[in-house]
Amino acid sequence: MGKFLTTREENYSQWYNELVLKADLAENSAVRGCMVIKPYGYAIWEKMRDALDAMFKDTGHVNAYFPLFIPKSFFSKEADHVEGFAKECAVVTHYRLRNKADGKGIEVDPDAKLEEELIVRPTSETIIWNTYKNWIQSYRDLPILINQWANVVRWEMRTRLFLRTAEFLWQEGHTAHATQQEAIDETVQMINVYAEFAEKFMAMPVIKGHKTENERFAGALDTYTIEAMMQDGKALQSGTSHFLGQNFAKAFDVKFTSKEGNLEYVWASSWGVSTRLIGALIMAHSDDNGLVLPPKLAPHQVVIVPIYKGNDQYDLMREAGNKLKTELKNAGISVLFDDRDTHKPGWKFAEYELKGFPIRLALGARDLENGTIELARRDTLEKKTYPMDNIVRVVKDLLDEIQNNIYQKALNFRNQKTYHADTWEEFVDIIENKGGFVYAHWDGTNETEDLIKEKTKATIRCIPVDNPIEDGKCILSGKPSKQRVLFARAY
RNA sequence: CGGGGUAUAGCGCAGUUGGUAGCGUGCCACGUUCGGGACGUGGAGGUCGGGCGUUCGAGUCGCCCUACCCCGACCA
Repeated sequence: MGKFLTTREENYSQWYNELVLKADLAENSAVRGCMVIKPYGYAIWEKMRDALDAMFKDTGHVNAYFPLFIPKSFFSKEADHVEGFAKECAVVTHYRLRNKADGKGIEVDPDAKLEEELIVRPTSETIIWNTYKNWIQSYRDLPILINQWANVVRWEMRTRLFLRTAEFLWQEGHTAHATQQEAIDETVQMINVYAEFAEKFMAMPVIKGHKTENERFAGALDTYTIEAMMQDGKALQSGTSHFLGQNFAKAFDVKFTSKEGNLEYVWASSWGVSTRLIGALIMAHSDDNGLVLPPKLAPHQVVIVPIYKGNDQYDLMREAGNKLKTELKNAGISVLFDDRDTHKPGWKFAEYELKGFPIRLALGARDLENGTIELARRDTLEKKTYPMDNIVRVVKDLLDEIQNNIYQKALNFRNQKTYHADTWEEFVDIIENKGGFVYAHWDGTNETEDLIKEKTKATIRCIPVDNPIEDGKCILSGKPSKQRVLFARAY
């Protein structure tokens, strides 16, 4: 087998960068920090989007769309929120260009200065709550359960394809409720939806938990997160759900009359996942031969590659291949039949392996004679010949098996790289030398958290939900602690 | 924004003391091939990132830009 990729062991981060490019998922664009998502990468996003969208609808949400631009003044209304995003906002200041006086190119027309500058949304809480103000008068107007699929811009200093780009695609849910409990329930419900999506569709185990005050969303009272472990042992925050309390309602003066006739502020939640999930998907499962995609998110679950000599055989294979494709399709399996005569079978084998197609079927003259077909599964790279008459059943079962297998593999990996540390020396040794997740006691202060980060680059990924209560001492300060929190270096 | 690096064919790179640009791969044509990225023959493809300077002559030397990459501070 030819070697096209840097191996994970050689240089994990280079492996990732090369894989994204070579698997044709995305590339850097002419715009600093912004990526072009190529058709194959976008197809994965569409699968994610469709699955998530269905889950949102099932939990009573509807889609809507709010503007890309946000008046600057909206941003100053919620203090923590401003502070969190101010440093990475793109700002529109003018609305017109003109030809330069010397005729060489164009320039911003200084006469076309906007009266109020516009922020390109880094997230939409402000514009949405400004809008909700007009929609909400009574408890009868609640709850509002809206999601939007959109792009957002955060002017990052250092970017990496999918993991951190200046512009990215995501969904953001914004809900309004009459009671605190309802808003909290919503927040919890949505982090559960994300966890279920990660585990069932992405085949990626995640740890659900609360963010610490330091890591919390700007403007939230409580942030829930799902944290996944990548194959280099680092954590990747894969989705967040925020209980916003009445912060935005107060900032935008959104009140409603309750059943009892009292005027009250509305309770809020917001929650989102982004194209970063594609980065997570890649780093959770792929290997040194290329992508490994879970069948539930692979743009095509099966590829059929015909093998033939001469036109007569080509015609036979096309006929047989199309028939097989139809049978698989009728069984609900997504299939690509690559009958291009412009590429050799060997080339196609390598290509689809690199692109992570879960199952490859190779159909040749020998098979037609014997009534067989060769099947190769991507996750284990095993090849086996099956009788043709039962192949749809075999493929269907195998797709389920692959989905389970890669989940199990990721889970085993995470378990193997998850540690408990009781002393500072132990903690540092694990973070520095082993990598992975470390459960350790923490005294609950921002100062200690910052100090640990400074010393080890490890951060508190979350305080897991259903965390066992256990008396202990903070690994750094030695102060008493009631529970362990999850530490790791993170993306 | 600091520190380091790179810029030459679509992509990856070489280019010696300064003498007018080459390799691999990919691309096109034809033929032989086709069960793990085939082979042969022929062919196309370059304002050497931009500007100014030194020189008879600059991919090569000097200065100034610009873009990108890597390492830090910030982050989904």
